[in-house]
Amino acid sequence: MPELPEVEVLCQHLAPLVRDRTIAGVRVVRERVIRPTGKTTLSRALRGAMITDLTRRGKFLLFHLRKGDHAAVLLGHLGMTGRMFVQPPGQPLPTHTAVTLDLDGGRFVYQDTRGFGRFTLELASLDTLGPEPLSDDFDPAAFHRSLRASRQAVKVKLLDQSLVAGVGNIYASEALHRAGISPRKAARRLTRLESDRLHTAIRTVLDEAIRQGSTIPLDFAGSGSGDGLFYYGRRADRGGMESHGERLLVYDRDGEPCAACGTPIRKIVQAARSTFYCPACQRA
DNA sequence: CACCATGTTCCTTG
DNA sequence: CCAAGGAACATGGT
Repeated sequence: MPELPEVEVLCQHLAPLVRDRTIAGVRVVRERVIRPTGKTTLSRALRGAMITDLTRRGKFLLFHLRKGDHAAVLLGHLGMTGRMFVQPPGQPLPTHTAVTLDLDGGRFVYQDTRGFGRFTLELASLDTLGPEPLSDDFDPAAFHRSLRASRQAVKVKLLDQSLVAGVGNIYASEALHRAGISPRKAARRLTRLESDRLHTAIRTVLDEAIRQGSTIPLDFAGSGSGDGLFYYGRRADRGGMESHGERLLVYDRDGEPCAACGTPIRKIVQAARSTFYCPACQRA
């Protein structure tokens, strides 16, 4: 569930549910997700604290806490399979529950099947984060300079969170397709014009995904038949809801015709991750 | 059984 | 210092 748009939609959904709530109890079921913070440290810091706000930075969620005159931040990251939601009272804990917080008004659950996510007081990972793509901090000139300084393929470079925060494997392919740039092109060989197109494309694909996510009723808890929050417009077109069209134009569409030109979408592997692109629209 | 998966980090090799 | 490749983390889907 985890690239910037999904985290943003989750953040907007969750914020009013947790804001101004006091944490009465903390349960750590899966200790590795809170690393390097320990159970005792986490419990002591959280119990009795109030969640004053919930914000997002890249793919991270920031739980802003206050206990008396003490302020703190708890960092959440969903990894590959993390989910967060507030349960109605009396519900059983889902399998792979990693951490729960007893709030006045419901139980907050962080569930993570594979356990690659984080729920920790360690904030070091924020230090190396690049600019927020949807903010003014995402500067076209600086973006181009960073690309020029890299010998990596542009698709691989886009996954570098210090270049720009929040782009993951899916939206990297989508942005390059929208910009008409080959994923194999060396980052340093992008012209300023291409760099600007990519800059705009990143914003557009992320913004559209957030828009989609915000208008579609999502099953955050994953209860019943729903899949919870995930990538819009593909695997989502199944079961109950539909009609929100083909949001993803290349990702996971190996062999299918490109929506723009009809050429079959190709799948390659770069840095051990799948990349999807249209060999005609995105020439080397 | 084999291979794939939205992420990050560490290690080795060049 | 940089880049590439692989492995690790752990679990489930196809």
